[in-house]
Formats: sequence, C-alpha cells, structure tokens
Amino acid sequence: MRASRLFLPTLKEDPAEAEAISHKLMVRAGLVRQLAAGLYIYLPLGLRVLNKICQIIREEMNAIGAQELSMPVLQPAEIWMQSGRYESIGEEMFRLKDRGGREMVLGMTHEEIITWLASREIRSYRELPQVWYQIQTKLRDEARPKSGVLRTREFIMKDSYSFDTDAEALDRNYQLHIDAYNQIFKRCGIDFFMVDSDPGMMGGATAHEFMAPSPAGEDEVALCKCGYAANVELARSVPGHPDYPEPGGEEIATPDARTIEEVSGYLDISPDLLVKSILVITDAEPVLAMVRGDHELQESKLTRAIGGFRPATREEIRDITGADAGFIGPVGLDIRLVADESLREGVFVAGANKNGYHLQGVQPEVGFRPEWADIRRVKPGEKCPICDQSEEGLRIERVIEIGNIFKLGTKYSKPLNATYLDETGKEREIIMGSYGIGPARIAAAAIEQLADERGIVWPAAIAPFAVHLVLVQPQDSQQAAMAEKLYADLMGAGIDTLLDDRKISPGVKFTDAELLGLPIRIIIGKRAVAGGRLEVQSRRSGEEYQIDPGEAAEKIGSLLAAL
RNA sequence: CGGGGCGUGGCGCAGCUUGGUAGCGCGCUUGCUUUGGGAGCAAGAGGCCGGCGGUUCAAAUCCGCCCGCCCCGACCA
Repeated sequence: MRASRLFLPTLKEDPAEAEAISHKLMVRAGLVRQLAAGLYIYLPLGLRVLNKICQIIREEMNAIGAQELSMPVLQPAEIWMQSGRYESIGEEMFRLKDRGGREMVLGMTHEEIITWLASREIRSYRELPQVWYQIQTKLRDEARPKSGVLRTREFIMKDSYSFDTDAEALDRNYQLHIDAYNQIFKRCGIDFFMVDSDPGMMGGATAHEFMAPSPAGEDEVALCKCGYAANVELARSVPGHPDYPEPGGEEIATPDARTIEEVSGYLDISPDLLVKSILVITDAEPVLAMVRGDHELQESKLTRAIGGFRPATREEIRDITGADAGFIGPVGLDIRLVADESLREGVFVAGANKNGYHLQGVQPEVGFRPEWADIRRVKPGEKCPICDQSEEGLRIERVIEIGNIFKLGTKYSKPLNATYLDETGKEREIIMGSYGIGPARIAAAAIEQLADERGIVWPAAIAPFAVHLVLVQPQDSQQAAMAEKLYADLMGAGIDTLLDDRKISPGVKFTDAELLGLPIRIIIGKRAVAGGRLEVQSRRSGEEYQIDPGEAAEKIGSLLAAL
C-alpha cells in the first residue's frame, strides 16, 4: 500500500476525551474514530489489525475442528423469553419492535440462537460432538462505555459453542478451547494468562477467563507464584491471624466512633480485631454480612451466598437494628447472619446495635450463630489457598479480559429443548459450552503492553503492515527507483509493506512511522542510494541492520519470523 | 443511575469572573524556496461559540431547561 493513497489520518496531539494509552494511540495513529459513546469506526489501518487477529482466531478454531457459521444480530425476543434471559438481563439489552409490532432484540451474545439451531437440527448422539463458531457483532447497552475500544456498546466477538453428549465430552471440548486460546493469544504476541472466573449467578458451572495484564484493564486477579490465578470476584486466600483478647461480651462506650478506623483508633486496637457489619436487603429478607475489620466485602461472593441484594438505606438500618450504621452488629439481631470464614475463630469488637456503643470480647458461635461463607475480598500479601507457601503471598494485578470460557451444561438446552437420542433411544439434553474472544481487546491490550513514548509497537503477527518503507525524497529519481524495486520485491515475497511515498518533509514520515509502530522500518534516502545498502530498523528493539537490496525480501522475511 | 468535569473553525486550546469587533497553535488551500527527524516566506479559506428559551439596547459571556462527551462509582449473560 502506498501512503500517498492510504486513508490514514494521524494526529499530533492526544484527543481530549481519551484517557487510556490504547485509546489515545488508536485515535492518533488513525486506526479508529469515535462516532458516539461506545461506538467506533474502524479506519483502514484499524480494520487491518482486526482482520489479522480474526484470521489467527479462525485458523486456531478450525484447527480444533470448530466450524464457522454466522447468526443474525437482530433476533426475535421470544427465544430470549424462553431461556429466561429476556427478564433477567434488563437494561443492558437493546430491545425494539418490528413494523408488525413483534418484539425483537439486538443480540448481546448468541447462546439462545445457537441453541435454537441445535434444537432443530441435532437429533442423534451420532451427530455429536459439534463445535460451531462465528465472528459477529454484539450489541450491549453498556451503562458506561469507556477506555476507547475496551468497553463499547457495539463490538465484534468470536463466540463458539460446543455440543456434547455428556460431561466428559464437554471437558474435552473445554480443554481443546483452552489449547486453542493459548495458541491464539501467544500468536498475537501479547502477555496473558488464564484465571478461574466467576460463572455468574447460574452457579455450579466452571468458568475461566483469559487476561492480559494492563493498568487500563477493568478486572483484577489474584496470582501466586505456584500458579494459582483467580479473578478477585472469587479468589480465595488464607488471612493472617491476630492475637485475640479474652472473651467477654461487655458493652463499651465508643462515642462518635463509627468507621473501622475511628473505632480501632479510639479503642487503640488493630482493625483485624473488629467485625465490620454491613446490612443488605435481598428480595426476601434483610441480611447482615460480616467481614473482619481489615477486610473488604466482595459483593460477587456475597451474591453467590445469598443471591441478589442491595445495600440497606439509612432508615432500614435504624428500623432493623435499632442503631445507625457504624454501631450495628450481629449480637442479639434476629435476622439472617452471614459471616466471613476469617471470623470463625477469634474474639472481636462488634457494634452493639445501640448508638455510641460497641461490644468487646464477642465470640462467633457463642455471641451469635451465623452462616459461614467466604465473602471477603483477598488482600495482596495474604497466603495462597493452594500452596500456602510463598513468602510474598498473593499479588493482585489489573487485567484486560480478552477471552472467557464457560461450561454451560444444560442451562440453554433445557429451556430451549435441545435434545438428542442416545444409544438406547433415550432423549437427553445436549451438554453445552460457550467460549468468547474480543479481537478489539487483543489489539488494545497489545498497544497497552508494548507502546512506548513515541507510539505503538505492534507484534509482527497483528501489525497492519509488516514493513514501513520510508522513501525520504520521492522527487529523487534514484531513491524512488530503489524504493519501487524494493516495494515490488517485498510485496512479491508476500510481505505486507507500507510505502511512504508522500511528498512531505522527512521528519513527519519518521514520526508517523514511530507512531504507527510497524515492526520493521526501512529508510531509502541519500545514504541508501550512495552506499547501496538498506537501513533496516526494528521498531521494538531499535536494532539496526544493513542489508543488501538484492536479498532484502529473504532477509526481512526471516527477521519478521524471528520477531 | 449517583458524583465530578467539559462542549468555541478539522484537531488542541484561550476568551466567560467584569456582556459590546471571536482569537492562538497545529492542520488545510495557492505560490516560491526547502528536503535524513514534526521546514521557511507570502497570500488565503474555514466558526448558528452544543440546542432551545429567558434577561438586556446588546449574550460565547448572565439565568433556566435540554442534549452530547469524558472521568469516578454503581452496573457488566
């Protein structure tokens, strides 16, 4: 491609609305333009990147026997009503009516549709297993689109679905996807790892996420040297034990001391000797959730324990406990109590349900009898639940979710009636799995992880072009001839090359080349013409090579392969 | 949805407190010069100051409502 003909609007300055590095650079390097909140136009260069990523995905999905198909984005609401998600999803799904008044939705994902298809077409165990996938647009009415292409309302996703006769067969397809995903992300040249993830409200099923470490990410994971890796939504840990005081149970005046900080300061004890009590309201009842004073409540864990909930209002707290927030506690409260495991053994200070007072010497199982659950958020430095060994304990890292895999079981096949006949002629529900990858997030993660102060640094496999051929003076016939010859050679060798033949000052070309971040830059100017050697430079390492023009295609090819 | 910020040529911003002629840098057009790190000179084009309403002789500027975008939080099959 010739830069003189390419639609590549680069910008000198960061766009005012961008915060994330990938967002700034994708706009500045002419990859994308924003249409509205969470809606992006992919310009030619940006689309080339997406296409390269999708091609890698296709190759690896096909390699595990998955078959590509394509499903509509516009879908009848009726199918979503059958699965129950029409009700459960709420505002995140775009809903509309067609001219005949029929309720429709825009697909956020395609479990319903693929299951509908399977329910009509799969009849016998002989037709299983199947793995079907598509690379298709998804629409989600996100509460808050953000960080450029990292969280948008419309985005493409590779989604695949497996159909099996039993759990063991599902395990095999699940593992095949893990292998394929490892291949895909590795080939894309980004840093990533797999973590345990929260399967969500549906419970039971297994799920994992593939994460690319980056401060721009929205998720956090807990990691141990031993290999334990989990999303903090469900990560476990072994907390340290403080020295506990003698049990007792007497009331102690704590005027104006409401927060953990205030109470521990007033009583001159460390926060891990306090019970933090949080009143929440479920559909059915109020629940008092308790964690240790030095811990935070992990809401996703509490949701698994008690179902959906919301925080209690000030009035509800007073009505139910008789005290204001800051003085509430489990002792003497006749409501559902859920306590974190870290409180199981010990002696604590807790709110007395009386303004201005706390109780000291409170013993769980003596002073109150809660349900026990893991509902605390892991803290960095806590011991790993698996190895319990490493000195530094768990570390917590911010990540971009680039892929996820779920064992669905019969969650969709049951309501949508996707069944098959087994060897004995018995009708059984198909066992399903669902697997997603966000190509745009791979691109953004690559930029976040590799960019430097001068611009993007693309991994060779997903760069929009492999070689940036800078022709310093297009008016100089010798330089132009040399560049044209090289351009033809490289293209002939199947190496995607961008020839910057624009009639502008060299400085602009160099800074643009650094901003665009193509893996290899070759400069054709006076020096190359005079010396008969090509100046070749790696964007990533800065290393320079002198190459003979005659063997350029071959040398560049092997250089790229090594990147 | 709660909190905060911002909307002024294509982009980045000033002007608004204290009402009166819309400005700067970059980009763009034309000409000449220049050509290995964001070129120089000269001449130009381009703005319903987010929208609607109000106050006023007069509104980018003051007041009200609305819309959009960004950030934090909530939310995220």
